[in-house]
Amino acid sequence: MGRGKISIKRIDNTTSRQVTFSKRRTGLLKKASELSILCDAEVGLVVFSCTGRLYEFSSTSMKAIIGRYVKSKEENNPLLNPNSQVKFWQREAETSRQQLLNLQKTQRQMMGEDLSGLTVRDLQLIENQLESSLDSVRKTKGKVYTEEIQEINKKGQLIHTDNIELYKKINLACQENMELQKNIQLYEEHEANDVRNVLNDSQHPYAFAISNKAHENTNLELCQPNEKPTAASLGFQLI
Amino acid sequence: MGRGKISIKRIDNTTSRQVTFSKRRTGLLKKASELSILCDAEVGLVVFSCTGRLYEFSSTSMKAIIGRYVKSKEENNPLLNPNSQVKFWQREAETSRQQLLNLQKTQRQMMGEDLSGLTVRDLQLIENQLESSLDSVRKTKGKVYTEEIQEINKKGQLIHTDNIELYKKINLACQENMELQKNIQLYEEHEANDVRNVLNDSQHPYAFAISNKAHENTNLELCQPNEKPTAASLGFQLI
DNA sequence: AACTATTAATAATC
DNA sequence: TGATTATTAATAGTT
Repeated sequence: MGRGKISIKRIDNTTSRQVTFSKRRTGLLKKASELSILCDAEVGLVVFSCTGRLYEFSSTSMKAIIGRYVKSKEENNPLLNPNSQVKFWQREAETSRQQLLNLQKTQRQMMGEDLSGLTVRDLQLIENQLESSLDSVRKTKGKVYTEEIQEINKKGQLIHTDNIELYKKINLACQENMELQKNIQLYEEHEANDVRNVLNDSQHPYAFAISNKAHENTNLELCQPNEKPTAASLGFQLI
Repeated sequence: MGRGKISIKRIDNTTSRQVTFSKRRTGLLKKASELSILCDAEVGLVVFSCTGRLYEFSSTSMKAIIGRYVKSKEENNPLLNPNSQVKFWQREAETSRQQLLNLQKTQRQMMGEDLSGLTVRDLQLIENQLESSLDSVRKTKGKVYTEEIQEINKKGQLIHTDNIELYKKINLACQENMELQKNIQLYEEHEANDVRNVLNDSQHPYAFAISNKAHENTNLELCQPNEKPTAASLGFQLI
């Protein structure tokens, strides 16, 4: 319907495209309007130009048409409706908020605040609850303490066993040392005799030094672990 | 563009209208599509027939187009957007819910429940809070008691005062009665003399009866209120 | 639903 | 942009 036939594809020339857009847009809006009038139809038309400008036609209010459209669509899927979603979350928020307010009030009363306006009976109930809570908390605390102390005792026991093992090993090492030393002394005596006999009274300072060091080792003060360690001995105490 | 020109107004003939609707609707959808392709525009078209059937064209997703349309429109009025409302209430609900959950946990702990996993330090803090709460509740209870007792004492005082007033009135009434009785006796004596003199020894039972009744009234046992009533005497006791 | 005479829309041009 | 016009596309009325 022009000077020549055109194929329906994107017009490359920008100016030409804009001109065509202007003309055809007008035509489309006009035809939309005509359809709605001639055939008593509800028509909604929205056009965004590639530059982002909005053109629209609606036989009745666009809001109503979109509403009708959304409703018509969601007859299949009711949970996609933003309005029912709004209502859902609104209710959700309100319920939560109410619960929160109630709980906050109770909480404040449990904290010993905001007690005005309560009857002696109400206060008695709160007092009973607090006493029961206190009892429970103290019992739990005691239990946790006991557990912690047991844990510490267990560790202490392990350390104790380790200590005993270590002590035994050190003792063994000492005995070995003493044996060695005895051998060295024997050796020294032989050596001394040999030297006196062979080299005529010269000294061996190294042999003497080794002997001294071996003696020092046997004199290490070992802390012999006699009893199991207790929590109290480790600095813990039930308060 | 037909065999004859038509004026743009509702077509009365139903069949004709439906036929025209079908033809023009097709044309409109085609033109909408062409516009979107030729001019790279975003087009959304919704048509409801007068029988309620929905026909639509959208160059991209209709949801997106409606979204863009709504957004474009609400740049004036952002609070009318259902989606942002959804988000708002959603956040509102979630915040509230989170607060609720936190508070519920604290609350349970304050109730002495759900204490597992807490350290001795945590438990000590809860214990301290509970002790402080208990103190506060007990103090308040004591205060409310005192107030209630004072209120009762005040009422008792008023009753006491009333009783005194009543006692005084009754006392006065008694005295008046006694006076009256005295007068009646005097009158009887006169009368007796008169009757003996005039009617020759006839009796007057009514005068005697009145005299008896007056006597009974003065013998009413009055409970004289001697002391102020106390809360304890009224059956209240501090427990 | 197909046909077609006619009008309406519009592409190219100015 | 806007007007003009040649041409095509749409469609009203008919079959």
